[in-house]
Amino acid sequence: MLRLPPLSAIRAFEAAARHGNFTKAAEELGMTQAAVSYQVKLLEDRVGTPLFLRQPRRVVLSEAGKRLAPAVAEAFQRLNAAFASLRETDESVLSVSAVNTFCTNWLVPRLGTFQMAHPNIAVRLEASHRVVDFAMEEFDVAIRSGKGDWPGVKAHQLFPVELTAVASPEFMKRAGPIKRAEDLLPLPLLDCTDECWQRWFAQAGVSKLPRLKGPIVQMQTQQMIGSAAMAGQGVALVTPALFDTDLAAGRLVQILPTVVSHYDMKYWLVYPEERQKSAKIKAFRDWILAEVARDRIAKETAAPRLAIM
Amino acid sequence: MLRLPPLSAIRAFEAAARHGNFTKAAEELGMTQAAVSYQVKLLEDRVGTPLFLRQPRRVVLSEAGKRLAPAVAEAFQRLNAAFASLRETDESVLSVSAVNTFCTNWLVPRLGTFQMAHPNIAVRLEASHRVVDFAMEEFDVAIRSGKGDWPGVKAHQLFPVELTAVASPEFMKRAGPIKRAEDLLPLPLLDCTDECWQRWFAQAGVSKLPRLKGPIVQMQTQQMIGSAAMAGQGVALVTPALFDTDLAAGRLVQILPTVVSHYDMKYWLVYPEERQKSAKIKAFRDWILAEVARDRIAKETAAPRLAIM
DNA sequence: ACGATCCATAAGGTGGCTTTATGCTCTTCC
DNA sequence: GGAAGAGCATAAAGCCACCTTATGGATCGT
Repeated sequence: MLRLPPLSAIRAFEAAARHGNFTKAAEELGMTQAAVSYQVKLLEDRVGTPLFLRQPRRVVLSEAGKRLAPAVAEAFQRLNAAFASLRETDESVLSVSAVNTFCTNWLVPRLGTFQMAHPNIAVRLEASHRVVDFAMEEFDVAIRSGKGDWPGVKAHQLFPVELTAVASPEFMKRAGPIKRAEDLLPLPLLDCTDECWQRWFAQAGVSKLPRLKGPIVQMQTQQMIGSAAMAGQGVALVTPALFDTDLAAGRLVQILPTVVSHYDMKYWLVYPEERQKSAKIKAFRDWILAEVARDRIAKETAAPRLAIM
Repeated sequence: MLRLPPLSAIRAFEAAARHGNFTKAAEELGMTQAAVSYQVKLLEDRVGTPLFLRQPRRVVLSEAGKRLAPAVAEAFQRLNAAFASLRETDESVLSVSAVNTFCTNWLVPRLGTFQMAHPNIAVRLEASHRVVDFAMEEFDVAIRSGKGDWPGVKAHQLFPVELTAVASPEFMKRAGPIKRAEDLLPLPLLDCTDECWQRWFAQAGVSKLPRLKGPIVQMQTQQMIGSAAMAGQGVALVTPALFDTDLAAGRLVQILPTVVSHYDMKYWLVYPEERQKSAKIKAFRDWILAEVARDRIAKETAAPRLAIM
């Protein structure tokens, strides 16, 4: 393939041809008239034929220039259109990756208000338990839990990953009155394979470790654990923020006020640093941070609904 | 109009998208893989969205990239086509400006051999008495007379502007025998307003100035003067090289061997310096110089046909 | 005649682009 | 399972292409 002349020269020619005036072209391109003159001459040298006739106080396209100009203009229009359309459609769909529980229990119920505020942004939501790499997969933003120290991404803290014991009201009735943390020890503790329960009991002032009950289904997500609790299968340790609707609706009750934070982990909204200026990302960020703030205020004003009291 | 991203970045993206491989793209563009990587990232920053997904050992277009690539490729093809076609049609027609006499009497009769040698080059010939400015008018080459010291143009000397006295055979018969230059003095000297005749007579050893005959038609071109001479209206001072066919055919005869050069003027083939590499110009230059050389050899071998002898 | 307009050109500086060099990841091969 | 290879990212450094500034020339309008 024959090599194209320098593109900057072609661009200068295109603007100059359109205006029939080097000075105007220079203005449009944000450079000086001398630069346009230089570039046009460069192009003329490259193609080996004059593209403009230098007439007194004006330039007019030569025959060669007349042949070239429309095609070049068309090519640039094509580029312009392509990038404009990219910008457009690009801003019209927001791709979100979130951990399963957060997705189902927190995000989805609230997304309606985002859609109301930004009717022209479609949201593509993908629940995934793995940490997505923005360079490998196409996501605009993600909700991750962790310490917020990921390189290359901007991270906004949403709320801490804290855990508290919950169960269904029916289960509570069957279990009988529970006044202290110790009372939970004999009950079926869901998914007690990890040390969360131990940390929760420690926080509640119970030094004795809960017994690990025989074979227990190990559940990957809080989603599953919460479902099991709601089905009355036992006591679960979940993040209250993620089950606030269930708590509010009475499908789950918080058994004791004790809340333990899961190490120092928090939930974060993250997105690539270099995309901070993206309109849709800004919109989503502003919306989700406002939602989180609203939640926090609601929680602080309302007393926690405890099962015992 | 929204400004386009840097064109070099777009070009790098186009090549990378086509190859699906930065390294290959770099080869095609004659740069390093690092440069392509840099440019692609630059473009991604500009459009605000990744265009490639960096997968192990390869890159694949993102959704945005997939949308962008075809349009960009099309635009570049358009440019390529435009410049290719320009090159093509540009080399297919040669525009020549020549002084009237040279054009009619020398160039046109010989152009046939040029056409034979270069059947794919069309010649557009324009006779003009003014000196064309290549920057103002569209000519590829020109034949000028002068000293060859024009700035910005390459000039090849063709032959000197020399003048000798000619007349038609019929006129010679009527005028009676002419043995010396002085014998011409009483005869009608065509277009004797300028000093050429004086210089010719001086060269011929005649110090006496020719009388200026009353009102005389002032003719702009040797063409006209020659025609007048052929019509038997008098004695003309013309460049023999430009009337060689008339001389050979006997329509004109050279009266005396005396030839005077018109100052130091020569006929030149000229064209813009920056267009030396143009194929059609090279073709024409080579052809015309060969023709001139052929003429010179022919003249040197053949004795001049003089009227007196 | 004078100013205004527009382009060409020379000189000079700088920042964008490239190269070089290195590291990383994943694959392949032995 | 280790070593080599392929491919991209990134940092550092250098250079040249491009732009700007400044000036001149040509023409037009008043």
